[in-house]
Amino acid sequence: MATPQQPAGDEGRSVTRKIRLSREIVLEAALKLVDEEGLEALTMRRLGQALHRDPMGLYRYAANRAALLDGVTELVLNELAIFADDPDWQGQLRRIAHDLRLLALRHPNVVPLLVTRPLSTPLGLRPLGTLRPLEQILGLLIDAGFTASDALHVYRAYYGFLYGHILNELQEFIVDPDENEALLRLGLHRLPPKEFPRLRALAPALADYDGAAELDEGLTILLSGLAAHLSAPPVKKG
Amino acid sequence: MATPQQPAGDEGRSVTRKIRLSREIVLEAALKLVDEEGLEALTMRRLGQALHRDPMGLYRYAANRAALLDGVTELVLNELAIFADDPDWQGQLRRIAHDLRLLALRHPNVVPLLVTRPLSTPLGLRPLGTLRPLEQILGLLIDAGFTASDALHVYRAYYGFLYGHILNELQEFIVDPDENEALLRLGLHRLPPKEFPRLRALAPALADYDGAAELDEGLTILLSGLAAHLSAPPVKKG
DNA sequence: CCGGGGAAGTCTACATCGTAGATATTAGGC
DNA sequence: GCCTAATATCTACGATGTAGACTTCCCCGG
Repeated sequence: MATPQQPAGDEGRSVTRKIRLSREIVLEAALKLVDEEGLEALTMRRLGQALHRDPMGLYRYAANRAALLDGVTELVLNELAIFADDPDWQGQLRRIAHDLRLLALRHPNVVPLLVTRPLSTPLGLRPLGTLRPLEQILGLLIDAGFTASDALHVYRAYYGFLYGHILNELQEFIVDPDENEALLRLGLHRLPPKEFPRLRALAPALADYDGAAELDEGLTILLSGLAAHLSAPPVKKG
Repeated sequence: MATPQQPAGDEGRSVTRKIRLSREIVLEAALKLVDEEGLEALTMRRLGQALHRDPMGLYRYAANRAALLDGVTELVLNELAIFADDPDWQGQLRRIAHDLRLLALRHPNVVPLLVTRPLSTPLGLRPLGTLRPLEQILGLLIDAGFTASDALHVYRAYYGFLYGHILNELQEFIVDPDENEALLRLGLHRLPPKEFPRLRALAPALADYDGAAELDEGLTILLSGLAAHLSAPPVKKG
């Protein structure tokens, strides 16, 4: 018989033989769990159950729950491709921004991690995968002609704006897609009209938010402004 | 004897008579706990202990822990003053930005809440205190001559940038203030030099981050860009 | 072929958490 | 003074992260 022993130990523990785990398999299962059921569903026991393993065994692949969370953020950020040798730095930053935006929309439950984990880990102790974008963007900017310290300024303004936009866009989510009145779609009817007249009046505008366009406009302003304020070439040769 | 009965029930429970609690007192104690010991220290039992009350009694003032967290963010945001009738909208937005930045620096442990709670609560269900800045800034912009929908665009770009900046600044924190070599102050010596040459080289620039200046430069670019792209008066009459 | 040793896996147990529900205590109206 | 309703307290339950002991497996030198 194929798929040999598996004596109905269904709870994750007391199962005899399985394929070998690896850090990546564990992290991918963790990401899946977060995507499907939210951050708070990612517990050691639930993850063990999803992998048909004893929860304690997971500590081989992540020292503790915090490390597991770090691993998930790293896994997600690894999906972000950066071409540091692109001579068109503005175009490249634009593309990265849209990629990261889509990544965030694909994994909305991970965004709190992306934003929150770095607040409790000093730069030097972060998972390397989360620092690589920083290093590569610095390279991109320096190669494009920026001073090292100007590159850092540009990076800060750019990444700050990008994360801010993503947070903004994700928090304006629709509460009731079946409803067709804008006020109700956003749940705004609960706000006292005297105190929130403009917010309520803006319901239609809020309800059709074109995130990509809004991001792009902001980037245009920011990037051209940065290029002007600092000493940078507009677009280099091909 | 003053301070009458208090028969050494030190654990927070079994204490006889105290001044009456109120939502504000509870929230202020919660904020204190978060400021002093971090978010994870804010548990019902610890808070009850801090107030010398039975933990269960707190459910009179917050329906559950999530509501307590919402209350804390509301309390912090209430410290932010907005003068919606200022005709100099750019100046006002600048001031608000710096105020919020300082507020975040004063309560760094609350920032994850500021940024994270709205992701799990639709607009209409948020604590009113967290929506008031939005309403007021919309008012400021509309009074300054912006279309309602342009005002929303400006608000989004502005607030996104602002939150992004705050996140950025807070995550570049110093790990070892006693050390005087920049690399070590930030813990960057652990990074593999081959893979992170520019990041390591930028250690000195990273170590002296002038957050206020950086925020201000970004705002200058963003606000003037927004004023130009949309149809807005540069600065209105006094 | 054996058997010993280290790694991988399992299990039990503990402190802590949020909170439902029962119980005790208080305060105010008649 | 007593009944009632609000308020306060207690107990208990099902989770959680993770330390530490125990068991099982695999491989490698003899």
